[in-house]
Amino acid sequence: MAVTIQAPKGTHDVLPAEAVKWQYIEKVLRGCAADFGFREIRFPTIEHTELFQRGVGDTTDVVQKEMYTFEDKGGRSITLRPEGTASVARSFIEHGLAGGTLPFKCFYIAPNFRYEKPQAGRLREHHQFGVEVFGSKSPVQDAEVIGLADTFLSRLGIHNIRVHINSIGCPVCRREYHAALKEYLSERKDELCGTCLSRLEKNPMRILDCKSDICKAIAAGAPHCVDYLCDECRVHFNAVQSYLTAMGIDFEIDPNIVRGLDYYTKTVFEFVSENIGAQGTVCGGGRYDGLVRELGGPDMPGLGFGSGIERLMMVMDSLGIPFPEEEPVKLFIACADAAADETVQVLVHTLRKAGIACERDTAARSLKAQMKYADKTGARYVAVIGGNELSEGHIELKNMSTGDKISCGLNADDIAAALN
RNA sequence: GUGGAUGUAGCUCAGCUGGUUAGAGUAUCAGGUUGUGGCCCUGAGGGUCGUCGGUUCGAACCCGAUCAUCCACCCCA
Repeated sequence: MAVTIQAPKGTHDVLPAEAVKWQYIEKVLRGCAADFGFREIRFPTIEHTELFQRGVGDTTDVVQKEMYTFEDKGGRSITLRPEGTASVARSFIEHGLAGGTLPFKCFYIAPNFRYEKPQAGRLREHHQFGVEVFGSKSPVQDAEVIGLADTFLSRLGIHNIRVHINSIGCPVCRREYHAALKEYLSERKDELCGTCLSRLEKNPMRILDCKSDICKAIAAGAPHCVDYLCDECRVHFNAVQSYLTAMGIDFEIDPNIVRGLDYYTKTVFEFVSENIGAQGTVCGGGRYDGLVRELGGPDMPGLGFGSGIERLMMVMDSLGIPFPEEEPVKLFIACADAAADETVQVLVHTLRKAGIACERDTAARSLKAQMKYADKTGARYVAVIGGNELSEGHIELKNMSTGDKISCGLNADDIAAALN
């Protein structure tokens, strides 16, 4: 038992009973994306390591300590995708989509890999529904993307979610803000916790997100990025808020949202649930106007979000949101006599070719056991075929929920007709 | 990477202060009239008590190490 092989730490199997739920969620997500004019994009699971170093940012935790990186047999440094945005941006540039119809709007459902220490809502392989837009710098697009997130959550029945938004400005206004923030924090250097002390030089904005009580208190009095926005960023952020208000989306401005990926500019947002433990962010994203250029493409504004499907599932389960029932087989044909075996096999095969879902016993079990199996799998009808049916040339289709029986000829056409 | 909790049948768990062949419920399979499910009854299979080592006459129970899982920090979806 101890020598059996388990799934690697932080990964999970999705068994058939659970897979049905995944299919449902994916269907809702796809439908929602389509309604907003987003088309699916697929991209490789592996990328050149450099893509994430340049795209996500060399100093981020994700790149510094969480990537599954290895050298392939050709000596190239390859990385298992830790997030989707960089891949989409790469693909957008590589295929010259900037020369096509803009804005380019796409979505994906794909696994991401990060070498994390697992806990509730945090895995080493997790699946993300992501959405990206290139080619619009208008605040309407921000509102549309946030509106898309709001819509799919609502369609999934997830309503008690808090929407936090913030603006972290553009490189111009952020420089000013950083200076002000550093000045404020430097005066309180002695009180900061160890990790925050090291963040002071590298990325002072992260201190605003520290969980330590002392740092929280210090952060509470810190200058806010929103107060340092340049005119352009301020107008943009105000417009986003107006749109959201007009759309009836409840949000709160949270000056402490600091996303951990370097590419974000201007609008950033998080959808947070309080039902699933410490890792409550169910959807997070923002604008990244500099990313495409950073990756060697044209000047091209962009924005998007990622949403963890495992976390969505956790929220839905914690709220007791029901999932649609699995569609069972239409007919189970039981075999009561070895002499009928081949007839049963020909029948199920013919019916399946005609598009009728049906099953038979393949474990040589008793009639009673076959009935139990049909019952447990939820088969709508059961037909028993034995010596009597073979000689009389007709069978009975038993409705398993009512017990009623329909009589029909012992052939696929009659059965198909009777089942309609 | 740091900290805390937990590891007994497929699943949920019991196992009194260490004492002989480790239990229950559930699930699985088979029977309960010879060809008909859901309820009920009977029976069967299934565990080297995470692993290794130590203490002891004797350990699932005590000690140590290790591995795994879970939760929190960090970070993020």
